Amino acid sequence: MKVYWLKCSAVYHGRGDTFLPVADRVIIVKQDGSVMIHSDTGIKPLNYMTGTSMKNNGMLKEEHEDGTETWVFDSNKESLKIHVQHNYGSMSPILELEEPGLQRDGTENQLQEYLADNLSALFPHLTFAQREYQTGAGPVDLLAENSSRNHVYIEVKRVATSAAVHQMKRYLEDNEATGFLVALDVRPSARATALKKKISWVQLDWSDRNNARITDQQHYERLG
Amino acid sequence: MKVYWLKCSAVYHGRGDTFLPVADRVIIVKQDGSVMIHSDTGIKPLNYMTGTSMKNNGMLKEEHEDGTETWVFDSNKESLKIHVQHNYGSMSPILELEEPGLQRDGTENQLQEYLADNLSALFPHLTFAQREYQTGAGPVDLLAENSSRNHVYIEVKRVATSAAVHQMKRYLEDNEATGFLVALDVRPSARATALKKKISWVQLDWSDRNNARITDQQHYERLG
DNA sequence: GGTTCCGTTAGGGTG
DNA sequence: CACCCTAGCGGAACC
Repeated sequence: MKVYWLKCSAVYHGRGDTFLPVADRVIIVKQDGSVMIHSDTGIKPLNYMTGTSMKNNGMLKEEHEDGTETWVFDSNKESLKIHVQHNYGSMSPILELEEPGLQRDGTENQLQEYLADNLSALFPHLTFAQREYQTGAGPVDLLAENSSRNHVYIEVKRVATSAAVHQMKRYLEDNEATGFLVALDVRPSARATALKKKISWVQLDWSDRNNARITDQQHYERLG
Repeated sequence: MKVYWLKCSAVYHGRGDTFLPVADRVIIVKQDGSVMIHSDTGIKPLNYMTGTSMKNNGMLKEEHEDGTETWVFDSNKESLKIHVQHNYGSMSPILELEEPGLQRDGTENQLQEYLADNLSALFPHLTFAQREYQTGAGPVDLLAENSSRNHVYIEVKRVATSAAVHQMKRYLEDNEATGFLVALDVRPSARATALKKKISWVQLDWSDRNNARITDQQHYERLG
């Protein structure tokens, strides 16, 4: 990895077209060819280019008569040109230990697994049937059966917004199944839309990963 | 801004819960308090925290008996702890010139403007009426009139996915208006959903910003 | 403050 | 390789 402190401008063409006027910035070039131009605020880089599809896995330097340089990063479909007005300095960190990667906890996928394994504990009248069940309008996360052996669709979200309610509504259309949303956070907009569309929902506290608890719910049809 | 080269591990709690095992990494702390932990691949940081809602606009150092340190970043709702095993060095770039910001070209907003100004050139039977027209299910990007003076809704996207088709479908429900999607890229899933829902769409080439051309389209009702 | 929506979304998984 | 969806999405605009 290489970290530069520069006064520069930049032009990008590819997925979009952008121009960045002259200012002081920090540029990072990674081992895989990724380039990022950072200002002093925010998480996202002002300009960047993914390294995976890079042509030369590095930059091409063009020197100009006035002493400035243009650093060119090129791939098949993208190009980023950094015009360097002044190079204040740089740093060359060597990251030797192999990156083990980020371990996430409490993802939607893990919540799906937990619910599949513990469905009857949370909802005594329901029995888990399968994951990723194909409805006429796309795959719903969980399929369960109620005590009358009827299909019950369960759509799982970490955060449920109104879009999730619309999605559930589509699953339930043209079908005799019932169903509901399960989420760790059912946003107010989702609750409002659910009321309008009569879509049931359940909100869980899952801070204890071994024992989810229902903290709030609204049902518009009997579950049993 | 400060750039550190560290051997470290990290724990984050807040919007999610994550753990990052020990390895060599580069940490950036910005003027606004933003923190990022970068490995040697990819654009996105492994771990990060937005600076805007930070408590002390900076880190809190805890020193341990074995000589290592824990750097703590805290806000009301989030916390990031970096356990520093070794500090290889750092860099302190000073970004004096005020950041003018990125200038984008060919955004969805610009495409909306272009279509508003050139609607009849692309669609001779249509007349532009207004932008951001309020339908019963939310605001549609453009409102036009056909030769019979009937409402025609136009939803503009840079990239249209199936979600955009569903959105359009909701606009057209409970209403006598017709309408269609316009996008620079109509994804296959959008085309499939549009066929099922009978939602018309138009795909444009807009590489020449002064002259958009229709490259593909599918209409499920007469436009005139 | 919450919500909505765009973005060069990035990145992972799957076919 | 293309397409799909999730994400601690980030960030901006609007209310």
